[in-house]
Amino acid sequence: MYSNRVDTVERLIASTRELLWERGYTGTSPRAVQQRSGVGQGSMYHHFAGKRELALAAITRTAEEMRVMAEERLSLPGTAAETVTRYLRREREVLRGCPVGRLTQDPDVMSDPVLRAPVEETFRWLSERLARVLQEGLRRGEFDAALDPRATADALVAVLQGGYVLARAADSTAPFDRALDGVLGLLAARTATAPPAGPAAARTSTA
Amino acid sequence: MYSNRVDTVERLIASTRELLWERGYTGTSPRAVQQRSGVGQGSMYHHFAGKRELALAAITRTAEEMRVMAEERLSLPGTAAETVTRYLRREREVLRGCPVGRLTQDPDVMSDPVLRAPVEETFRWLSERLARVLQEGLRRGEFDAALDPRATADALVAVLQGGYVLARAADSTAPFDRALDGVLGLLAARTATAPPAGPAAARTSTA
DNA sequence: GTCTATAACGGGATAGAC
DNA sequence: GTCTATCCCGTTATAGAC
Repeated sequence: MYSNRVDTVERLIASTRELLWERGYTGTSPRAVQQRSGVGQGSMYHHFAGKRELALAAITRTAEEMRVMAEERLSLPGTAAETVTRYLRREREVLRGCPVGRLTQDPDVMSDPVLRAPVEETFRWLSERLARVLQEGLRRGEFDAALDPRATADALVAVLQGGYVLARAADSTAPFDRALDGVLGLLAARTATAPPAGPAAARTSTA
Repeated sequence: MYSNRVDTVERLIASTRELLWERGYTGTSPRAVQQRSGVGQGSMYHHFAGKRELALAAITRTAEEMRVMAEERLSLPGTAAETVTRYLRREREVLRGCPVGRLTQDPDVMSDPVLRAPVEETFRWLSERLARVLQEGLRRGEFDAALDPRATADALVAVLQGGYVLARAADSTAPFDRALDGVLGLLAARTATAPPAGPAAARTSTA
């Protein structure tokens, strides 16, 4: 049956994605993929030329899913600050880290233009997408006009990726959550709707 | 001679540190360490029980150095914003990533309490150290009183770690630099000495 | 399509000679 | 202290039978 073939291929891809996420490219062996998927050796090599092709399918799929999930949150109505907050605070398996960002640490992935491409594209897309959200907010007067949408977008993506690192180092989601609180707190101080009651504002009003 | 023994051990540690940085724990073999260091097999196993002990020495050394380098920047005089900026913008080999943060992605390191400890401690120390710098700034009235030192400190560390990820994904230091510009821009808007000329301030002054 | 056999090679170490 | 030999196992396939 045709569906059996699809199932086999899908199981291989799913297992490879998991292993790539957990152990990276170097730490993932074809044998481990076979065992986790329950697909035999001959079958695996029938459907995929080898480890590289398997990884390519897995990485491509993971990158696609990531973009879909991000776009779902980023295209909802709301102010830019709300949209950005909704995206950053979405459900995440923090201690597992980011399945795309993880690949960044794999020299064998990054040195291969084909394997690398989906990783590069994912972050480029996300950075630009967030910058557009901020740019729109800026246009609607939601932020202090001095805010740099591109730099701020990159800072937000970086906090996310770095938050995973801190969480894994501490074996706790706490630093991840605090890091998000941190940037979002800083961002809130630049929104027009929630002016900070700081020394700057105080001095200005009493001038 | 005694110095020969020290040299051999030092060369092994140095090579292991490089390989751990480039390829991670899983991707680093004792054989590769021997080749890079020019130390023979028997010699290596005479000085270190195995891969794990070698890695422990390397990781410990890297963590120590990292703290020393951070403290050098963080203990210099200046406002909190200046100090934080000095630390974030110090010379870095951005595309190589962070040698400590990298280990966070290695399941064999993170699942071993002994190997993991230096990683955990380094980030805990850095986070607390930066929080203290911000706290001091706050006490001196350099920031809007609503700023959360701990959350902001974690956000700063996260931007650094995430900046490396973005840089490696893009194979360019540009996103790293932009991410730093981004957070520092946000932070600057909360300093008392450089009030933002945004809508919030404008509305307050014309009220 | 899937299975088993085989193979060249590297990983990670131990043993004992020198 | 350092060297070479040896070992067992996993990696990453390929070959050919079924």
